[in-house]
Amino acid sequence: MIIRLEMKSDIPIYMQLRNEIVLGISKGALKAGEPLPTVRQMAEDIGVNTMTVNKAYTILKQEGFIETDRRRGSVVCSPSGMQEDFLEKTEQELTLLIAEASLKGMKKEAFIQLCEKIYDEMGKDVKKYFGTEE
Amino acid sequence: MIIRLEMKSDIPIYMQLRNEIVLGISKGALKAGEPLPTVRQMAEDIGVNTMTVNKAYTILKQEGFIETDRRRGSVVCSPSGMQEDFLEKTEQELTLLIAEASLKGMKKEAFIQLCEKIYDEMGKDVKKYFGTEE
DNA sequence: TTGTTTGTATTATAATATATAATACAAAAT
DNA sequence: ATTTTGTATTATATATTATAATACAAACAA
Repeated sequence: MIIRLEMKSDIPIYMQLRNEIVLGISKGALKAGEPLPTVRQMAEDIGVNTMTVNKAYTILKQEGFIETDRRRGSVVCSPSGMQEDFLEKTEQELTLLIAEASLKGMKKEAFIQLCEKIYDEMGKDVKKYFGTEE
Repeated sequence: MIIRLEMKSDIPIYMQLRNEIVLGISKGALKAGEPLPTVRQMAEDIGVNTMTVNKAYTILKQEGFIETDRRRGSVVCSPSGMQEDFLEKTEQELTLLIAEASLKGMKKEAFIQLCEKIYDEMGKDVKKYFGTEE
């Protein structure tokens, strides 16, 4: 799986890594039950410290995207429903995003069309994660 | 205008303030041409340093949401189209948000319904900003 | 058993980001 | 002249981020 990191970004590396893995799962690069690279391997691959990787993995675990299997390392979690606090966070971030977009003149229809495009491109891959397809 | 700040948040104060002002404009609490509180007044109101407020104002200026009028201080900008880099940023953040939501089982229809709800609640207020209404 | 690999914890260090404090300045108003 | 505006400067303190070098227990493989 390819991890793109922007060292000059104002987003911390551990958060960029966390985001890339979430996107990786959604793109089907990582399926449920599949192991992630070990913290040491990942650290070596992307050229950062092991604790930086561990921080990303810890967040992903806390969010329910991965879990640690002592035998196999870190593996992608089976799908689970959305927790209340996660929904709240999503709604809050979406509200800010829509505020920005609408102030810049983006109409509701255009925004929804963009959402649909993103959802559709993701669709077939997310199905792999859920085991609905293939 | 009411500014809600969470001192324990991992989001820096200046960014929270920037977000609150964007939301404030979208809610119609601030209309185009209307002046914001001065950096000193705002700093006193919310109990932070003037430079922290200045940092938020600087970002908003850079994003084209406000502009500085030497006579009247900082005023809300007239609407302007979306720049390419801003659209890219929006699309990227939206992609991450949709990835998270879809992995948590949120279907496209539910997500779009949420977008519509947020847009509709914002709608009448954003019109004030654009001068389409009232 | 003996090694190895796993995530995790610890300790120390450095660099950067964030926030405050106390001033100061130029520009434009009254 | 004086005030008010955003902005700049300097110094300081704290928090966050990232690295380095180890160490540990748990679970595996030999």
